[in-house]
Amino acid sequence: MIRDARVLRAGFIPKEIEHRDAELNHLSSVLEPITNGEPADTAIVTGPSGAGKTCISKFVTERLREEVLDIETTYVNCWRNYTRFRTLYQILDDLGQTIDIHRQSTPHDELVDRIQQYDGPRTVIILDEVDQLEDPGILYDLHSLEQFALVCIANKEEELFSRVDDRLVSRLRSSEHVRMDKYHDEQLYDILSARAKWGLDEDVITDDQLYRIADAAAGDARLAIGILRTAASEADREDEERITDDMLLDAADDARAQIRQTSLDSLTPHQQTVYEIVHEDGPLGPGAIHERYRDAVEDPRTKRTIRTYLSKMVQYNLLEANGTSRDRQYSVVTEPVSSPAN
DNA sequence: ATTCCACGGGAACGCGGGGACA
DNA sequence: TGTCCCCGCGTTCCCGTGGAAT
Repeated sequence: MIRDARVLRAGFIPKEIEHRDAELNHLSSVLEPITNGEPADTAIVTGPSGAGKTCISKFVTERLREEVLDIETTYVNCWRNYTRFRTLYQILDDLGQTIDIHRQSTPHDELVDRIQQYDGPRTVIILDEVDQLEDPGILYDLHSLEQFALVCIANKEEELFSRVDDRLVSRLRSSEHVRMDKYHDEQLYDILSARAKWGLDEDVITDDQLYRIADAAAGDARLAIGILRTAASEADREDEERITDDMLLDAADDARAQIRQTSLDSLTPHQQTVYEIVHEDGPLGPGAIHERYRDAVEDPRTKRTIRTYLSKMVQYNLLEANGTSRDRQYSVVTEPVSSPAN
């Protein structure tokens, strides 16, 4: 049934990328100078979730590494490493420079110094979910270093620019900007069909079913592949030779739920309680949410902290906020599912 | 016009964990 | 080993801002 589970996994980078030639070439050409040992411009990659931003960034850097010996690449998910310290630490870790760095007792900006003094090969730094950084100032630090080429991935350009200061905006605006759109249904079909070909035995799934997955995923390749994966593993578990239409229906919901669950798992118990309250009783204003929350847990956090939770969950796309200040109401996000990448 | 209250940025605090030094 | 100190990070406190209600 399943021939190669790897190709169905989230984060798998295929040998061939479908329907992204223009974007691939664009990004390649921005990074090209470093193959000659010259500094490259910063690249900004934007687009909705599941459009292939992370995929092409990793693909391009992998290909560079195949072509040229003296290039390193590092990938940082800024959603998971959202503090200045963690992002810098992650980069240094990838460069193998963390041996004697410890979480404590390292002077404040030892990490930046360390990165500045790095004299290894030129390095491409991919900063994924860069709009989730708590302190975008590190972009400034990294941007100015010739040793490194930055690839900044974000959902929306405006959300990135609105949070950095003017000096940096003007420098980033002149960076190369690779814009990516949602996939069309036919393109998603091609992607799914390639994955099915490598990942599954023959005749496990029909073309018609692939089209329906593409339709359900609404342009989101990560979701589409998730649905295919979920359906395939369900068929595998049930010892079926083929994926049935029923499995497909369930898989669409399950795949959405899975993506949401990964976001929920990263919340603290207190934050999850707040989410539950909004999920069950929303839409609600912050005051009402805090009241219910206070009754639901021992040792409740303050209102201010709950507001921080709420805005964090809005950023994660778990909740949405409607209205301004006084009449603001929070409710759970229903459609479409979109969440930070893994 | 005044009052009320949510918002959100910034400073400060305290906890946990780990190094340095005796 | 014990003490002191430093750091990251979650949380709280404080406060200026602005929109809605009175």
